Amino acid sequence: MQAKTLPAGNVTAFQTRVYTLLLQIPEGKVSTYAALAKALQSSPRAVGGALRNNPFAPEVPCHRVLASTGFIGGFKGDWEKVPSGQNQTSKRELLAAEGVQLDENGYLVDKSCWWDNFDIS
DNA sequence: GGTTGAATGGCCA
DNA sequence: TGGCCATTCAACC
Repeated sequence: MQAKTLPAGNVTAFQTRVYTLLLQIPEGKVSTYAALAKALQSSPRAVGGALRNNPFAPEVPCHRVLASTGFIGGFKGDWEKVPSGQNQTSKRELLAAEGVQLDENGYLVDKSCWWDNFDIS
């Protein structure tokens, strides 16, 4: 399936694959690094490494990717292990705007928003 | 049940 | 080439 295309940019094949999967996530749904890693048959660290350097900040819904524990994780290249970072607030607001409710601590409330139906052709 | 340690795969400089 | 990570899983107390 190649319905969506990525913007022009110099990235590795793995990164492109990760971004393509992210674009497959419908609005109001979220996914986890583990799910992406499983879909790509790689390690969650590799996904994080790819997103860490994501050249398409708003184009790629990196904010729809949470940790396996339901933790919001990081966003915009910044990772705050404590839910006190400004990035988390921004990310939480972004997800809330899409219909994803997050806890005050930055944890996903409705686990039914999980998305793991990736299609890698 | 909660916490700590170690393993993994790939990206950047 | 080396070092660094936006994680995850398992084991132990």
